[in-house]
This record gives sequence, C-alpha cells and structure tokens, in this order.
Amino acid sequence: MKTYTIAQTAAKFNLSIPTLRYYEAIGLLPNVARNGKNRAYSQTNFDRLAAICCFKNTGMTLKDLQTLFQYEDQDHDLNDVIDLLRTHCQRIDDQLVLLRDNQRHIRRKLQYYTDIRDAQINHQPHPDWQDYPLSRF
Amino acid sequence: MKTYTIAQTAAKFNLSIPTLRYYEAIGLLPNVARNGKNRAYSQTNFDRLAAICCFKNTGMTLKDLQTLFQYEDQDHDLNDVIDLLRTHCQRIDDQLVLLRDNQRHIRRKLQYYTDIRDAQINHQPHPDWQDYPLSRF
DNA sequence: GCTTTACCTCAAGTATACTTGAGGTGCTAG
DNA sequence: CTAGCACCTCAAGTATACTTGAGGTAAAGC
Repeated sequence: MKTYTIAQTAAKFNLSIPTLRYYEAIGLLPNVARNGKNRAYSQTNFDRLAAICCFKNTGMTLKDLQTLFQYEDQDHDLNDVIDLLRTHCQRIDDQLVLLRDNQRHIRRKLQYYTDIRDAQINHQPHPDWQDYPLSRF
Repeated sequence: MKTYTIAQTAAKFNLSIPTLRYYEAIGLLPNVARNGKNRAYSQTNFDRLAAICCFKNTGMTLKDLQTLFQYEDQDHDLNDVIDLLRTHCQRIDDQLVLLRDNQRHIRRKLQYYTDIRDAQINHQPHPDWQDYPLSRF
C-alpha cells in the first residue's frame, strides 16, 4: 500500500511537521508506520487526520477528540459516540447562528465606515449611525 | 448616567469578573469610571464590550482587536479600518463555508453510527459506509 | 569523501487568553 | 463590633496547542 513522507502529509493537510509528530505523541494519530526511522503515512492515517482536521476546525478540543477516538476505537458503547457527535453537531449549529449574527454587526460597521470615507471624499455630510439598522445587514 | 457594577457587567456579557479587569489592563476596554475604588461601567463601556465579544466570537485575536480599536479611536486613516473590517468579514465567510462543510462530514458519521446501533438492536445487517455519500448530508 | 537534504528524538520554550492566590478596603446586617 | 460580602491590586500560575533548539542519523548528489 502506498505511503507518504511526513513532509507530503503535512502539506496535504496544511499542518506543520512538528504538529504531526505532536498528534502522534499525544495518541491522537496512532499506528504511524516507520520506514527505518522515518514515518510513512498510510491511507488509514490520512483518514484519521481528515477527521482530526474536520473536528478541530469546528472547535473541538484535542482532548475531546481523544475521547471520541477512544470511544470509536475501543468498541465502546455506541450511544456515547452518538451523543458526542450529536452534541457537537448542535454546537456547530449554534456557532453558525452566532457567526452569521456577528457578521451582520461587522457588515454594518463596515458600511458605516465606508460611507464616512466616501462622504469625506465627496464633501458630503457625515452619515448617521441611526440610519444603519441591523435589520438591513 | 446609569452605571453598573463589575458583577452586573460580567453577567450581562457572559464574561468573568477577572476577564473584565484583564481587558481593561491590556487597554482593550478603556475609560472605565470608578466609584471610589470600584469600577462603574457605563453604556459607552457596554458598547465597546459588545464589539469585543462580537469580534472575539468570530475568531479575531485580542491583539487584532487592539489594533482595530486603536485605528478607530485615534482617527487613523479610515482605509485601514475599512480594510481590517473587510478582511475580517471575508474570513467569517470562509469560516461559514468551512463550518458547513465540516458539519456535513459529522452529520454523515452521526447517521452512520446511528444506523449501526439500530441495526444491532433490530438484528439487521451492518450498514455499509459506501452507502453514505457526502452529497446526502 | 563531503555536503546537503530530509528526517529523527527529547526537552524546553512560546503565544494566547485567562485564572488564581495573597493580602487588603469599605460598607452593611445582626 | 464583628462577620460577611463585594470589591480592589499585583504577581504568579494555568491550559491549550503547538514550536524551537540541540544534537544526531542516513541516503543522494557532486
């Protein structure tokens, strides 16, 4: 089966080489084969790495990821795994709502400052923050 | 003008009391009035805190927030403020896309494990990961 | 043969964002 | 009058997630 060097793997997942070694050291990424002393990453390792990146990007801590993988690997009670995933999915929903809401505030601010700048350039009156209802963004 | 104690302010923004003092110490939350020795937070402070929470929740570091507020406060070149806001808005868009994409992977996994559990309960055949195309989630 | 390149281990260091602890003040209720 | 509560300052400690440094190996190109 084809394997990849640590540099190739790091590039593929947009992680640093020390980060890959770190994940292995803390047990997040187990069973990395060796080619002599050098690591040789397999498709199985890639799958795990993809999962790590996916959960990490959605705000899960490495500790929680360790718990999740422990549950998955050790043929633990499936209900626990399902609960963990369901909870995390809900947390992502919350994040999405919060993110969109906060983005509206930022868009409003951006529009306001843009209008101030344009007003200065065109010698127009200074815009009024009252005219920027959040509902417009 | 009405003011609020540190405890009331902390509760309002869902921050800890030491965090409020910390934000003040690093200059993120300036001009907090005192009632004797005790802090007395005003609406102006609340507005700044709302902005801090908004940007922090969307992944901006406190350092970048300091830069942003410095720009805003010191009547700095507006283009710099606008650039910063625009860049951050774009980063939120990227986050939204990534978050939704990763959520689909997690939903798929969740469905898979749920089906495994149900199959076990009902003595049905084990589901096949091949039958869970990402496009379905 | 020598140098460069890519990797290795292990221990220690770093950045970010807080939190905790020690020691103290000032008001109010019993 | 003393107990408790809410606040204070300042320095040091903590958690998470890595990164850096020192010292070394092993194969490939010149």
